[in-house]
Amino acid sequence: MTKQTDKKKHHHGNLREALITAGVELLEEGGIDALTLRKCAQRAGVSHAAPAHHFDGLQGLKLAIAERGFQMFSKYLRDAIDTGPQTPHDRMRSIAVGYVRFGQDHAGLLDVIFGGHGLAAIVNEGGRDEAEAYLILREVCAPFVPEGDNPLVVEAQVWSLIHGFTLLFLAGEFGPPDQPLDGGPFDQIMALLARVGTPP
Amino acid sequence: MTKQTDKKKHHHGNLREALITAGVELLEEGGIDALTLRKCAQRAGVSHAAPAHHFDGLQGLKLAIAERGFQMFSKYLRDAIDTGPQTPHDRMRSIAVGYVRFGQDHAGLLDVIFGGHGLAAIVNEGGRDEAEAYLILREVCAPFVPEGDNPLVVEAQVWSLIHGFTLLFLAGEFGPPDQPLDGGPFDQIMALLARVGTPP
DNA sequence: GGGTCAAACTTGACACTGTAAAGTAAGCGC
DNA sequence: GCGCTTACTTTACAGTGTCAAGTTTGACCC
Repeated sequence: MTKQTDKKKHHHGNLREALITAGVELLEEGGIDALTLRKCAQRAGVSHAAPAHHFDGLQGLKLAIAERGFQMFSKYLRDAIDTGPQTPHDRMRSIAVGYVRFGQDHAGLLDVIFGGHGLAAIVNEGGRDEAEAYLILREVCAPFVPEGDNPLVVEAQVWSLIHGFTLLFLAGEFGPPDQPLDGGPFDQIMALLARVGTPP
Repeated sequence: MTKQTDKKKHHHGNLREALITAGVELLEEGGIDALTLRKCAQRAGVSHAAPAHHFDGLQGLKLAIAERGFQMFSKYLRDAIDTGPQTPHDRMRSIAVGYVRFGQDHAGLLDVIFGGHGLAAIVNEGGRDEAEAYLILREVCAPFVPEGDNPLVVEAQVWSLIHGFTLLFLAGEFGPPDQPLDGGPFDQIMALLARVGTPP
């Protein structure tokens, strides 16, 4: 049994976390293409082959980064909700704002989390942090679930709408991605979001 | 003025199209990571540096592949709409079916089209084929646009919802991505889609 | 304390990638 | 025939992920 309270390891001292942090930094600075095993290693001050002892190759590192990313993502959602007014409708709007804001602030992380082969693999492996984000969604959706209905229905509707809007918005499909949310296409999405789970 | 009707070029005979086709094939066989300039060149029977004379590097090739992908995408949408019943609501459902089907059949292409740095660049450059897909969307949305309203509102709602659902569905967030659409979460999305553009 | 051993890390190598520069060949106008 | 632009090849180089060995380090046990 190791005695130290913090997880200092043999040589470097929790290299694993340092590599993830380096990866997040690279991601923010240069996007998904700048994320490289060797550059992470260099930034953490170790040799290029050191990461192999902590992750299963580049994909393993991306998985770990996605885990960290989900934590940040959950924090964005939670903060947005806690900061705004507490009407069910306002909380719904807040989670959407948090979703888009996270994408604006951390586009590279969003790519790792939701892009390509990322998501499915994460869900099946270390889906704890993603589950937390989903719990926030569930919590916000709950007031809109009709009595006796499966909450999954509203959740799928809300998630799909917000997710799709965020990606298209960030891709510039609805105008410049750095435009303010209020008064833009975001409001139109919220209008539809307000009709979620209501009887026809 | 060149005399040949088909665009046979000097040596290879329209290498450009051959490279794009090779790229699409690689994409279907091995996903986005299998798409490589050198492998495309090899498959087209030319040296690895030949593609540089037709595309601006790998990104240029991806752009051209995305253009081809948008043509296939539009065909999927159009076919789905033409095949099904012609009620406005049915046409709306059909375009969503075509969207998801395209993703199921050509996941790699969807990555190139909508993933990463793809979309924004395409829109700003050779957005002709993407415009065609958007025109189909517009056409299907038209009956749902309230008198005097800006059609962009409904279009943004519909596109966001379908796009988000497709990506999440293909990522396995709503169960196995090869499950039949009828009777699954897809129906729940369609339920919300039916409330598009209606007054509150 | 000293020995044992496994984990953490380094070194070196390999195949593969994109890209640039220089060389070669092929088609076209004249 | 002669130039000359275009299409393509050859060669080279800096990075990349990954594997197979070495080397160091720390922990544990007697």
